[in-house]
Amino acid sequence: MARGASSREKILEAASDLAFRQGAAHLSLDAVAACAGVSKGGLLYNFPNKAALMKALVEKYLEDFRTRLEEATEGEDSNLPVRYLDLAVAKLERETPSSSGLLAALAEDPSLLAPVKEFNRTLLDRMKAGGGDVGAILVLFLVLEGMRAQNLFGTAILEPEERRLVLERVAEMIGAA
Amino acid sequence: MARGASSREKILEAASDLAFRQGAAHLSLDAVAACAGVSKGGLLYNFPNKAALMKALVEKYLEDFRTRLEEATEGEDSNLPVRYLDLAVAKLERETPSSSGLLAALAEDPSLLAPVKEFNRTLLDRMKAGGGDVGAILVLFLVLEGMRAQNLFGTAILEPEERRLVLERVAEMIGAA
DNA sequence: ATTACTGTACCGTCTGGACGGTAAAGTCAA
DNA sequence: TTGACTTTACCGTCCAGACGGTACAGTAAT
Repeated sequence: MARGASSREKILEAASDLAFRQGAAHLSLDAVAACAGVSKGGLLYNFPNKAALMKALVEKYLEDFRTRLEEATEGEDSNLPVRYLDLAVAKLERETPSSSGLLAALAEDPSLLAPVKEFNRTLLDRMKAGGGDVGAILVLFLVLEGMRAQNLFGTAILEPEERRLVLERVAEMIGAA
Repeated sequence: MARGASSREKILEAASDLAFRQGAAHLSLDAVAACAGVSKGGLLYNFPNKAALMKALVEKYLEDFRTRLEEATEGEDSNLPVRYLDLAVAKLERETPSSSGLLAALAEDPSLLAPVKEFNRTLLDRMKAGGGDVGAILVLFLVLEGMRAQNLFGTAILEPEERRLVLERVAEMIGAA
């Protein structure tokens, strides 16, 4: 039982890692199994096929985010934008190989990202419902999305001081301290 | 000669198209050739291997952008941020299957996006050199990057009115009319 | 004659996935 | 508590098909 859970984790992690390093198109089950220290049979026991693996990658990403967001807000949606900003920045900070699982999923089948779309829409609606400056909320959302994308693409170009500046500016816009 | 040029175009277009529709991981040379109405031999005549095709996809994307940006600015860098905003929005407007070639390249080999990184950095520096509000320029850049990413990922969620609102806001920040 | 292909045949490798096996842990009646 | 059985969590092998790439003969326009 304990072994099962950790195998799944290791496989998921290995998949994200490999996707980022060698390009999502070359992500093979063999490679994932080897990297995770599991046999191919073991991999396919945990995930019946490649699509299932990719789906799990997306779900894990979303689950992580959702959980931490729920923790940060503790049921209350007050100041959601600020919480979201903090969370997203923190996630960006610790080098994100986790989110490159999304890349693998996208490469495998674009429709696998549908849950991400839904999650984002819901989040945006919750933030808008908070009653703040809608324009600022949209800017916040897109700036963060832009940063995430650059990380994912490996085309991040902002210097630390630029990053600080833009995040400060956005925080200001949504009315954080 | 005329045939050569149009074949290349058709192939590039077909590759982008297929990458977006069936997932970049399943982009095969056979499929691209078929979709472009070219034989596989013909494809390999134009692009000696898959990596070359992907590289050309990236180059074409950048070339397009560069050309149009140069046209819009006519050598002058004054008001570059505004030009960039207009251009990026226009590019977003006409449904972008072209940029999903980037996706295929990324999936094939992440390092193929290095030229994109360089292009972005240069562009950002040029905009900063214009002397405007640096924070606003960074926000502009990232918001646009965010929108592009959402389009690429198929996770675009903004309603037209939200899009208008956020673009207006950004335009205001960089001091456009 | 050259250019820009087409079409076909083929090769070696990789890949997803099916399959049969198995060691260990858990369940349960006697 | 022991033996019989089931379930869980894998391992290792195998294979059909897909893939990237090569080779080469042919063709139609310039």
